[in-house]
Amino acid sequence: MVKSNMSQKQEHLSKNQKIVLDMIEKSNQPMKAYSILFNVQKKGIKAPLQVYRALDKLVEMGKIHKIESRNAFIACQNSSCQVAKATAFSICEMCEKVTEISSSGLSKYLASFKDKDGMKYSKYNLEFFGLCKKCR
Amino acid sequence: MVKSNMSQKQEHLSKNQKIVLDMIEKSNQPMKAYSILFNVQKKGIKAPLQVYRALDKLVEMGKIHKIESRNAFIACQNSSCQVAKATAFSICEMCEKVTEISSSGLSKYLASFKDKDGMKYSKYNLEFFGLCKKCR
DNA sequence: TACACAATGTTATAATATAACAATATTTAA
DNA sequence: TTAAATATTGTTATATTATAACATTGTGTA
Ligand SMILES: [Zn+2]
Ligand SMILES: [Zn+2]
Ligand SMILES: [Zn+2]
Ligand SMILES: [Zn+2]
Repeated sequence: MVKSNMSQKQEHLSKNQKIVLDMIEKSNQPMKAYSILFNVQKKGIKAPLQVYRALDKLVEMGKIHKIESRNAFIACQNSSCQVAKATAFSICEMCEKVTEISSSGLSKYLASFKDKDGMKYSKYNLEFFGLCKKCR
Repeated sequence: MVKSNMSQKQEHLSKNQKIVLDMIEKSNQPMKAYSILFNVQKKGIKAPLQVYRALDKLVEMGKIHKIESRNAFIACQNSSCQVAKATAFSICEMCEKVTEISSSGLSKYLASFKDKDGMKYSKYNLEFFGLCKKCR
């Protein structure tokens, strides 16, 4: 098997994982699972479960993130996100554009935030809602 | 119609809205829509749509919040939440206990946070994940 | 009363996600 | 190398979450 021409980013991805990730990366915006399914059927993926299994692994790896309020998946826009554990997004309520926020100030604040029991959390998901530049 | 013995909190709630809110408040933990439905059938609610319509209104009013990562609904634990626009929760990944976070420091930080375009957001949802006191 | 509007009731269906089981491929280690 | 362990795939069926569409009833107000 030839490995040399595979990009480093996808080195440990299986066939279906690559197909699904490629599709999501091409879209630049969040994609829903069944929309992914529809769009990769020409590549041989036939069933929802094949998509969902790939999505699960890609989320685990931090290659994609789930936008929980939209039930949709977006490629990680932040090359430093090795693990899907601490994510922040802005979501335009008009056009649904989603942008991953990469702010060390924000991530430091949230990682050091203590609740009233003194508990800290290294894992979180934050979704901001508003209007994007274009829609304002 | 007697209004005097209704709590102020539920003054403008319709019949189904009251039934659904009472159920969620009794549970103290997030409830899923179909679990609510099952539990309120003795009160005359028969169809999913009756539950979802009540949930929509209650979320709008800020009486309950949706825990997006769990597709579940929890009563507002923070009497000051008049509108469902800026919420934060901690979620135990072991026992699924959810607590609404009410920290003026956190809410001030998030409300004043500016993304790289200088955009501020008054509406957000933050979900922290970890282990609760009991599960640690 | 008459009108507008909110809420309800009901059936059907859409959209999202997982269970269960069999087969194949890949990695690990004796 | 070979066998076991692990990961991935394929497939069908089904579970779970949520909304569409339409008719009816209740409520507030002019
Ligand atoms: Zn990321
Ligand atoms: Zn926009
Ligand atoms: Zn609240
Ligand atoms: Zn716990």
